[in-house]
Amino acid sequence: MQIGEVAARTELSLRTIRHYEETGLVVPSARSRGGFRLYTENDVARLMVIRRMKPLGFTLDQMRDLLDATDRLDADATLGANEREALLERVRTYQQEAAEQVEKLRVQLSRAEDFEGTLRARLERNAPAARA
Amino acid sequence: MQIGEVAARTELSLRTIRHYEETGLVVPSARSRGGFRLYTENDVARLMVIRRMKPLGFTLDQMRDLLDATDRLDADATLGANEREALLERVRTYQQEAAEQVEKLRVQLSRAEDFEGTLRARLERNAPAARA
DNA sequence: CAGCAACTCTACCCTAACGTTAGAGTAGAG
DNA sequence: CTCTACTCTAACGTTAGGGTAGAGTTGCTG
Repeated sequence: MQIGEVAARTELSLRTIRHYEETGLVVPSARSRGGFRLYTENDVARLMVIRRMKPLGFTLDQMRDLLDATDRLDADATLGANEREALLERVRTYQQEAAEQVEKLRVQLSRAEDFEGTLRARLERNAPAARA
Repeated sequence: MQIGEVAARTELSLRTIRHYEETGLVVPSARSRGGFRLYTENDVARLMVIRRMKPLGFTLDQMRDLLDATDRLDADATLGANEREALLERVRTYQQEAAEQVEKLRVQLSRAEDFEGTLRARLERNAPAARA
């Protein structure tokens, strides 16, 4: 399918999808004779995975690296044991970083809640009818 | 106090603090004869407020705008009633945006937790004997 | 077939919020 | 005065795209 439909289905912008190709994150499986990008269901699935990863704050490079590792683990058949272990180690590293990111998000959320509460308190204190 | 101590206390980088001056967000109250930035406790407090605002995803311009509004509300004495109401309205708008952003952060956190769990599950499933 | 609307292409410049040097000056203890 | 730690300005780099221009492509319709 063409890029427009992909954008609609993934809720990503055309620019974003093209950018993901520029950085090698999701390269369309084919091009039309005229040069239009053509995506498969598989490509779309990959974009969806990326969309779910975005909140974790990984860079595009890191996502590419991680996707590459899991892809190769899934195409497991011909992998040597130590190659497999190396890939798993990479995934482990990302898993740990993800856990750290989750912690950061928790801190951020509590700071944000705190700030929102402060603002609300100020508004209540300064409310037109209830000036103390 | 000098910028280094401010950085230590706020956990912001020197560059960030200088950047906040460049954009007029927090201008140091004084400079030494030699040109070093000198910050007061008040300046530090302002930086702390900003740090809490950061997760809310406001731009520096918006933060400056909001801080400006609350500052003027705090120096309340000479404010006309409609000017005061206009300022409060501005704060109200930001408070609503903050509340929305808090919601988004909650969603992001739960997605992040979810993804981290998925990665962990994969590792456990693929673990040779390395699982402790 | 030509015409047309809708879609897509590449190329390039722009942005926010800093990071990262480089090279030079300042503070203040000894 | 010297030394070390700290700080200064200036300016280019980065990330993840946004926006625009000008040109080409697709597929339908008459």
